Amino acid sequence: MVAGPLPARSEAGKDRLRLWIRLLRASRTIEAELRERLKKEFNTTLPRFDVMAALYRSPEGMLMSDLSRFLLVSNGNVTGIVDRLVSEGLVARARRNGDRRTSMVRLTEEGSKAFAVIAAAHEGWVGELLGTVSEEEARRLIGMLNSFRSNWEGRE
Amino acid sequence: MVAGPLPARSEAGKDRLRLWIRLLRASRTIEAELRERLKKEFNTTLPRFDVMAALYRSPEGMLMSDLSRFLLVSNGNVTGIVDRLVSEGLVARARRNGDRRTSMVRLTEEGSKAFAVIAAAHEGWVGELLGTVSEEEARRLIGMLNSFRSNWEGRE
DNA sequence: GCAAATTATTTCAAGCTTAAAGTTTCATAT
DNA sequence: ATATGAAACTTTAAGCTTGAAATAATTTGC
Repeated sequence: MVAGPLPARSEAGKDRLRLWIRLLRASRTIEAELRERLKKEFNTTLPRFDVMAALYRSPEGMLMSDLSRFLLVSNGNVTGIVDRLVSEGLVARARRNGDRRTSMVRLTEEGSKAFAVIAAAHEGWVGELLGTVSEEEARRLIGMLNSFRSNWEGRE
Repeated sequence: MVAGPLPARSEAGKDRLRLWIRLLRASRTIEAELRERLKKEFNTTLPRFDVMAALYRSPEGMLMSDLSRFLLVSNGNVTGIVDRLVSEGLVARARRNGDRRTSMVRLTEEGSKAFAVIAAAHEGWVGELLGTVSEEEARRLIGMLNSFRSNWEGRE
């Protein structure tokens, strides 16, 4: 590792730090608002919503480890959230014939119906909360964040 | 409220939803990495770091409510984090002469020194993690996120 | 002056989160 | 067949988080 021109590196570093702080504040602001509305309107939480959203996209079900990987949270975490969703009748665990360590987690009929309603409201809220972002800006930001992601993946 | 052209609104809504999902995933990915490094390298946490960063910028100290507002978290939350920082000797509460409901929270000498070290590492990490974002992109993103923020503020 | 409303903070219960340790099941190599 | 190790998941302990209720101090309106 050879040291680059230090002042330049530091300037770029400061810009990236500023970017990170803005990014974090924007997502926390939006997240807080969504969390509050999910609670008030549907008496549910963002983590529950996230799990249901993942399952909604996979009618055949997902393994706990799939959920954990997809949602970027620890596996122990998913256990608790799914437990609660199961006890509310929105999600079901189905033991598998082959590998008895695993179980397929999927939305129940009730869970699927409930999610469809919440998701529609959620999409409206996000549209409203990001309303100040023009469509063109939105697409450009998506492009940047996508390229960030693809550059990031395959690390560690 | 007059309904706009529905398909167009829906398209914009989908783009904004996609943007929100990308934004959330990007910040969660970075956040997870920073959390892990703070733990491994300095045996601390992101919330503690955030509180210390806020206090570092205000040597005269901050009220609990200032911290809570600035960090976008509930006031009950800040109480616990500050309690732990106090018990670690990094932060001190100073009762005020005038208003006895409040206390000025500030970094101790030790806390200030500790923070300076951690912050330097943190800035380096962020520079590394966002290394794939060019300086120009970084500045453009900052601009967009700033305009989002200023449009957002003064709501509720 | 004093009751009522407001403000600053803490406490509490429930839930989310992680990392680490534990359990059960499966796969592989003797 | 049987140990050894890996994989999938759960449990646990500690800490973070929220919203609501409680406490205490200040300010406001009569």
